[in-house]
Amino acid sequence: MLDPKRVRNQTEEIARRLAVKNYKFDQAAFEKLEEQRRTLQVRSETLQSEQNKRSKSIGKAKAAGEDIKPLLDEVDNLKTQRSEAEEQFKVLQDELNNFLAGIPNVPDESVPTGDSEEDNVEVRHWGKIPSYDFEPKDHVSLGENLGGLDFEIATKLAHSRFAVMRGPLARLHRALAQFMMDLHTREHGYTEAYVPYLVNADALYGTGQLPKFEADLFKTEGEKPLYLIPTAEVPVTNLVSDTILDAGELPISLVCHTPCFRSEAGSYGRDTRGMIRQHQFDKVEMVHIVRPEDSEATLEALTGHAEKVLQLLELPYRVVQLCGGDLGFAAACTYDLEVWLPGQDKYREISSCSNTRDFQARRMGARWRNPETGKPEPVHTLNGSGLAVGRALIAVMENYQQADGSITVPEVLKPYMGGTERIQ
RNA sequence: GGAGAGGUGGGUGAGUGGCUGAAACCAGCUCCCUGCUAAGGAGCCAUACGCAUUGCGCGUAUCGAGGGUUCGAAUCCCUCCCUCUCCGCCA
Repeated sequence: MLDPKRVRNQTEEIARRLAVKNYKFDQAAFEKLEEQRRTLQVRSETLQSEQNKRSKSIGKAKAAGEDIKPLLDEVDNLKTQRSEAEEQFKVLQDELNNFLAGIPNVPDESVPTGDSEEDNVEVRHWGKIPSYDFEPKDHVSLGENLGGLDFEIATKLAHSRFAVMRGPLARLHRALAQFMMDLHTREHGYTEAYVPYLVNADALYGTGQLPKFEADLFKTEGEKPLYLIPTAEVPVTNLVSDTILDAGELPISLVCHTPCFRSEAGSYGRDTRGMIRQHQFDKVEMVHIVRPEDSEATLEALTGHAEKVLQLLELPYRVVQLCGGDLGFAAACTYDLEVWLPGQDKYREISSCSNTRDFQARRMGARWRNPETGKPEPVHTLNGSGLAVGRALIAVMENYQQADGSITVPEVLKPYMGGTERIQ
């Protein structure tokens, strides 16, 4: 949610920057709503104030033994007017709230313009794209060959876009997650978190998935529906919802390994082969709750932490800054990490690190008491994958494949693989 | 799942229809006093929104949530949510 005051006072500026995100801000509609709101609010509050005064005087008159009948009639009249004005005000406020809640976050000035992935800007790259003296296979072929990676059996159990892993590949998958968690907690100063995999609508509203993107989520049946988390960002960031934090509690840095569930509505036909795009995948997620002045530096650090995973795994990657059109609803600035996949002969997203600034904080009521002002102010929240575990598995398989179809185990994963050096 | 108790400000905890946005205490902040320490004194100390804005400000809402009764509700009624205790069940 954008700061309503800011939208009011810097309407032009907001509209201009939202345009970078290909969002057309309806300035006229907003100004009209805002003016109506003001009129109705003042009217309804004034009437309420009058009524309160009368009611108080009734108490006094009664105590003094006076006739209160005329006062009662007066109040009765006020009441009718008031409830009418209140009704209108409520309707309008809902309208205005929905309007504001539907506006995406304003992109940073540094965000390049553009419509799609094509317009993202490479910031840096790391590692050397490998060359092979054989035709590199993709992870599906490698998995087929090795056994232990099965999509058909998963379809039997659930649906398409699921996978079953068994044996050393399943272990490699687990090893990756463990390695990442250990790295972030031991070397990068994160606190490990364990959270619910089902969350309520409020939490999803807080991080920005609702109300606009319900179609991307899996929802449970029943009177009080819950949603499967699309990312740990949702429960972990919401840990500070409706909270006023002391300055001394910041920054908060959490890392959490969870499965993630996405309906992938609207992605029919995309990445249908293999594990790239699944309804269920594991991810290690890093979340930061910081003072506003620290968020820019934190985004750089956070991105660096995700990069470190790839570096230690010795996987070539590049960092791109997302253009306006590719930026998520809640993000003001996002770096994607794209790992090199020999099987596809291209870079594919494996991590996304975003600064949402005060956007999520405002929606979820996450604040800190700023010692300089003494007032509660929204914190800044950031999140980034470190990394998507399923995609990391793919990357390891494809980059560590040998001519015979076997896969050597990356050095840093060996301790997690019980001495296994090679999967064959 | 069964039975009971309870949800009030950062914390403890008063408050059964009007003068209570809320006593008191603790924590915190400011000032005074005191040569250290300890103690003492005065004051401040919820949040959101709106209006006004040179400044003090003024108004509305909020005592788990929603609805109702009433001129008036933290206080009465209804529904829901949550927490705690005991029993049952269970990883």
